[in-house]
Amino acid sequence: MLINEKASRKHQIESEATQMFRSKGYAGSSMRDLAANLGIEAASLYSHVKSKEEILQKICFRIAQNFLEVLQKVLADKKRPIESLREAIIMHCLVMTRDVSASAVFWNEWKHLSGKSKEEFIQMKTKYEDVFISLISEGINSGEIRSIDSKFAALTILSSLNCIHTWYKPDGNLAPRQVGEELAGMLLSGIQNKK
Amino acid sequence: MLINEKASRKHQIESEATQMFRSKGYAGSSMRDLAANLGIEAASLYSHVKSKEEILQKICFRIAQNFLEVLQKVLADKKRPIESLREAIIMHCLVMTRDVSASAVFWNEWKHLSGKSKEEFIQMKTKYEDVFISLISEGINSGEIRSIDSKFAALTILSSLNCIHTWYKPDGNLAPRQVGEELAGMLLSGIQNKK
DNA sequence: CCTACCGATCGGTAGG
DNA sequence: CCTACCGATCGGTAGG
Repeated sequence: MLINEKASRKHQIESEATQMFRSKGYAGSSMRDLAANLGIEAASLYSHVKSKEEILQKICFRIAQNFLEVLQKVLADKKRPIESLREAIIMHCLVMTRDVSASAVFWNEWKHLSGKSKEEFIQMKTKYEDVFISLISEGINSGEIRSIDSKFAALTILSSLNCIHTWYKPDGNLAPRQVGEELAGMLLSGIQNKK
Repeated sequence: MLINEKASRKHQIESEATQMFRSKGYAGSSMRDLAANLGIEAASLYSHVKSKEEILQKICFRIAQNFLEVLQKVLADKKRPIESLREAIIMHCLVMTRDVSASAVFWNEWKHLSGKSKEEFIQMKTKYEDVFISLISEGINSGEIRSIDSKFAALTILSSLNCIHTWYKPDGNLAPRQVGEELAGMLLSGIQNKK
């Protein structure tokens, strides 16, 4: 099937680009190198993708969508704030560990987006962060979380999570779910009210 | 004084490059843009610096030196492991907040170093991380810290610290020392043994 | 998916 | 610190 072959080639391009953007950065990666790694000429890439930036967009928005989707599911459960927060942290880890390279690109290279893409991306990012801030604020109001600057706490937690890619090894001795639970335990006991 | 003027110009170049590398990345910043921001021609930069990479080296190694120096002072105090760890976290925050842009470059752009510089940089980085790992291991042995994967814990803590630049505002409502103490409190209560 | 090619821009040098 | 310039490389297009 021609359509499937094209789709698969497009997928290969995005996948190879993800590895390159991660290790050399978006600006440090050239379309020629990308093509060479796939065994084709640079010009041939443009029958599958419109531009270099389009590839970056696909990667960034796919991961952003993943994060927002699982977060909506967590919120739908309507548990107590600190339990929602725990679930949200674990799910965040699962999304990241499922595709470490794409997550690294998502986190480090989105600044190279331009125009409306960049605006839209920042909106999604802000929306995601705001949920964490709100959950912490709710937890403070209900007494589960100690009095703390909720924005400060939320961004610190998200920083820890988003840097997983710098040390996580898929073949390490910690399974993804374990990583999430360990991190949730560690980060939440730091803001929880002592009983 | 001619020498001072030259030194000051060199300092200006490094300072402006730091801002650019932070916002657009090393590979995304050109020597022409850098020169334009300083009001001179690109070729003129080369009477002050040997190459683009030399500028990056200066930034990365200066910050790395800062981190290692304050860490040595903390270790010289020979407190109990968890107290050394607390001091180390606070000092790390002070170094970062003293120069947020350079710290961001240090953390995000060192991968663009090459050859011996890169090797040497990684050695310093590893040495620094190893001290944190050792402190946690000691804390576990002395019973102050709960049983945990010390490498996992150390790298999580350092990730949180190194991402300060993504949210820290020098004119915000948290003073540098406060940031450090809040973070130390939050991160350490997550690994401390319950009394 | 290729060859052939475009204009723009890159890091850096020579010589003053 | 400048003018003038180098070879290399960039993202991307035309046409097949």
